[in-house]
Amino acid sequence: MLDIKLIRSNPDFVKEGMKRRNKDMDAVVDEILEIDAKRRELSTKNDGLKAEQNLASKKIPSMKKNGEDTTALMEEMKNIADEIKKDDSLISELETRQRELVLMIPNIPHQSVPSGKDDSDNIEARKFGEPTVFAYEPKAHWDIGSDLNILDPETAAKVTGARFHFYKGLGARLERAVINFYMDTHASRGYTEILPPYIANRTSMTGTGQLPKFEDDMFKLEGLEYFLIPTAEVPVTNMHRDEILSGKDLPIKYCAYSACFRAEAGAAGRDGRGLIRQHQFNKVELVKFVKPENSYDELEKLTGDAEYCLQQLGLPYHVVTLSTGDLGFSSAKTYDIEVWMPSYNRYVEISSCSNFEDFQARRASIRFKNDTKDKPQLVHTLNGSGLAVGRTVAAILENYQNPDGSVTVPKVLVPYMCGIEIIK
RNA sequence: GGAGAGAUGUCCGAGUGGUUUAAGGAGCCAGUCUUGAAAACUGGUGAUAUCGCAAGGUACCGUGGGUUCGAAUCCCACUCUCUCCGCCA
Repeated sequence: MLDIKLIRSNPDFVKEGMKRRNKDMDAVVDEILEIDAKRRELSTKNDGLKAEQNLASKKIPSMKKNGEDTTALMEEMKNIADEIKKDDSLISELETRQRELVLMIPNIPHQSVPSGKDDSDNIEARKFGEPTVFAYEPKAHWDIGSDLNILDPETAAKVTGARFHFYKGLGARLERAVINFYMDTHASRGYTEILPPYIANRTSMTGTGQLPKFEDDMFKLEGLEYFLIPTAEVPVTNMHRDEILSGKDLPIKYCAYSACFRAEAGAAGRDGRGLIRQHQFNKVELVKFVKPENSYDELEKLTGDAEYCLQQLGLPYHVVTLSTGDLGFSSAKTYDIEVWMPSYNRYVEISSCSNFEDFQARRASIRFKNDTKDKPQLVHTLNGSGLAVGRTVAAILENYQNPDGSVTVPKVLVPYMCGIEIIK
């Protein structure tokens, strides 16, 4: 959510920011300004009436004590009370509408974000390793998975439906090994380990920006205002919702493993096979709460922390800076880390690291004070996958496959695989 | 799932329709005293949002409604916490 004061004082800057995202929101901004002016005028008037009412409430008891007649005053106050009630409901209507409109406006891209129309304008920031070269036609991970009998989407389709997987045997162990490797790595590098609830309420989902806009992409629990989380970002960021943190505790850094649930509405047919696009997948998420002046340094560090895991695994990847046309709704700047996927013959997103600046913090009211005497100010929030686990397993199976159909376990994972070095 | 109790400022806690502009205490800040500290004493101090150049106004006693000239207080609904019972990994 953008600051209403920014919209009020610098509407052109907001409009320009939206145009960089290829969105014309001039009409929305103008309507917000109009409603805001009306709302404030009405509110000032109504506050005056309330002041009058409060004064009368103080006078009436002493008048009664002195035996004076209060019926005239009470009659007058009744009218004022009616007017206050009318104004209050009008004001709250305006507030609701204003908030609705403000929530429609995405974050303003940071000036360092390249302008562009879509993902084709993303810019490669750096590259690690080279695409894996095979002397033979490499197999896709879903074929490897079925040949080794470690991935079983067919049974999952029977038990649940499309876009679910059973992992079996060493496949299940590999998934678990990756989770543990990621969590141990981040925990040993300064992140506090979190295991969050997988269900969040509507307020939390709104706080991090999944709602109201993306309700169709979420799984909602029947008859409840509860949602399956699409990412651990939701519960972990909301841990500090409506809190005022102490400046000396910042930056706060969490790493959280969770299963993630996405309805993938509108993705029919895309990435139909394998582990790339599932309704339920595992992910380790990194979340940071930082002071505004550090947030862009922290974004570089967070991206680096996610990259470190891929380096340890020896998987080729590159990092791209998302252009304004590909930037997520709440983000001011995002790096995507993409891992080399031989079956796709291209890099595939395995992490998305974003600085939301104060956009989420304002929605969720997450603030800090350096000193108890200071005015609280909004923190900046960041998060990034560290990393997507299912896609990691897919990348391992494909990049580490051998001509005989077996898969070599990356060295760092061998201890997590109880010493197993090859899956065959 | 059943029964009961509760939610008040940074914390504890009083308050069941109008001298409550939320008592009192703790904490915090300043001062007195002291070689210094503690203690004691004196004074100050809720947090936040919003409107205003300012003075100041308004809102906020779990949340949302309602009654009333006036609600922390009465009514309705909801959420959460605690205790006991039942069930359960």
